[in-house]
Amino acid sequence: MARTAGSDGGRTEAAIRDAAVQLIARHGYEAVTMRQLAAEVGVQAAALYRYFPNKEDLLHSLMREHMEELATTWENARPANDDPVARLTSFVANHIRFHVERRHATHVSNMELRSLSRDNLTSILKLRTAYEKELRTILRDGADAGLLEVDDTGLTAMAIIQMITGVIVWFRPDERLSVDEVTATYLAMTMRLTGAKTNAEDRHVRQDAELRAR
Amino acid sequence: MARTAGSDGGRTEAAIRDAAVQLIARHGYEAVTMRQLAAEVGVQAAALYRYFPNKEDLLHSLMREHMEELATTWENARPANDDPVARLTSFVANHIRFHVERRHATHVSNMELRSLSRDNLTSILKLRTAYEKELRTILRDGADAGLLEVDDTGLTAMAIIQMITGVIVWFRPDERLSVDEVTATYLAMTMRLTGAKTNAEDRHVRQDAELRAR
DNA sequence: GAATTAATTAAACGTTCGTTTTATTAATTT
DNA sequence: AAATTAATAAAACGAACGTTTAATTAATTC
Repeated sequence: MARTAGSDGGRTEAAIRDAAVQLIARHGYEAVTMRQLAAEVGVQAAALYRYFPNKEDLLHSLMREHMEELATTWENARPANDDPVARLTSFVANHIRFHVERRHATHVSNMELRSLSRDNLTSILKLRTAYEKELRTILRDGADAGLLEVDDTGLTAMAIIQMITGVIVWFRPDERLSVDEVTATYLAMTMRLTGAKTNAEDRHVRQDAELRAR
Repeated sequence: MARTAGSDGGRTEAAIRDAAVQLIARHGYEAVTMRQLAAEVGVQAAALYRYFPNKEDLLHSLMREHMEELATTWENARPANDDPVARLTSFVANHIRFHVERRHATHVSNMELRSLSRDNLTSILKLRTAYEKELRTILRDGADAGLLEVDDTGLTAMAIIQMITGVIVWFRPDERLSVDEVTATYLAMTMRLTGAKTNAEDRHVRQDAELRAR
């Protein structure tokens, strides 16, 4: 046999990407074989090489797609106003939603970096660094404006990212909590962690100052 | 050739464990071959099978050792007094120190769980869950005593653990910050995140209350 | 110092891996 | 309807994998 009836390159490639993300997330890149992936797609292994030159390029392509989607999603979610606390809120909420909705792809992008060769690794890390810089900028702006208490911008950014990305480790939809509830709790923790002056607290701080001024 | 001069079972096993942790942390369990590991130790691949029945049992043994050391270290570091804030401080400081000192073993224990078969996985998760429960207990005790502000004990425990374990992702000794400096910053973030009433803040809160009472 | 045990090498086993080559059929274009 | 291009199957490649078996030497015990 050869070309099958109804076969379509676009659909096949999408099916390969989909199956690859699932399989690699579950078993790890090295453990997944091209034959296993092909079987999942319902095709012979050789057919995969029409879409990706080799196994590593497939992995790299999945990661690149994930990171570029993340950047795009954040660009669209970023609020127009430049209040640092509002931007921090948007960042955390967007980050959690994006990653929860892409648990498998996130696992792949975070855990399989070591399987990339130099150049492929560099290109992914570049995208990741650019994204992380967004958070550092928010934190610095907030600290400069006196709206956040941040000892060390870099450390705090890493701490927050680890914390909110970690949601995917334990979160399962259809269980006790919804994404919105989890996001609310994590937002509250982020705000306390950064000593954010919310409107309410702000009023409180001002009240205290007024009391003392008397 | 056969037995080599000066060979010693104890030393060889230790060398295997050491090399395995380094190699698996860097390349991943599936990517490391028994021949590669043997070469690193300076021995033939067959010699490894005198110490571990197979590749997976080697991995499981490394993880078990790591988790048991973690439990032991915490037992020794746990403060005698039962002030929740003091216990939280000890937990975070001990956790960061332990993991920073064992970056590679931590990577193995956290990232290679999917390579374990059912029974081996269960035994490791049991140890991990027991350890995490320590933190949940501290948080609940603190919340019950009114010393911590914790919305959700489970979520907060996971958030803190992700945050402080994440140190190993970016921390490198001999760079800008020492372990103690990093620990101090993370402790400050943890205390804010949990709304901990330290002595200083406690006094501050009492002062505010007094001011208002006038 | 002979017998035994511990530690290791060397070689081989069958299996599976990523990838390539070649042939074949479906769909599209002319 | 013939020619061309796209999508796949089938088979084969050498290399590498985890593991086993058998032989060999060092260290220890008797």
